[in-house]
Amino acid sequence: MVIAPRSVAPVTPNDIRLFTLLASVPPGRVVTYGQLADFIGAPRRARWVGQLLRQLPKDSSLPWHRVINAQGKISLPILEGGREQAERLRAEGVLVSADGRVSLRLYRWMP
DNA sequence: ACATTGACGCCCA
DNA sequence: GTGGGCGCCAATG
Repeated sequence: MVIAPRSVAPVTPNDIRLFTLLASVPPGRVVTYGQLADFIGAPRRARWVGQLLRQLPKDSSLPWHRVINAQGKISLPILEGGREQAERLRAEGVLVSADGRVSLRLYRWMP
């Protein structure tokens, strides 16, 4: 499995845990930033998860597009990849509304 | 060193 | 449903 390294800063054990967990999210399912943080034992650190995903290399093999916010919406700005995220999700059969909303009830993945 | 900025989330009004 | 306040914290200016 290819773990996308942080471009500059050192990769911490928590980084590895997060990437490993994210890599296990199956196609057609989504998880929230908060979920990822909680499951690796870093509650209330959803923001840190987003910050980590933000610096993933563009060619990362990690399913970054399966991460949405607790509101069930795509957080990534349209011009910064939000469009691509919606496309990737739809390609996996996930229904994404025009405003980037996804049904957590239908697609949320639980480890 | 200090201030601001986010791929966030929970709580409350 | 919406909006404000706070916690969180690495990156950035």
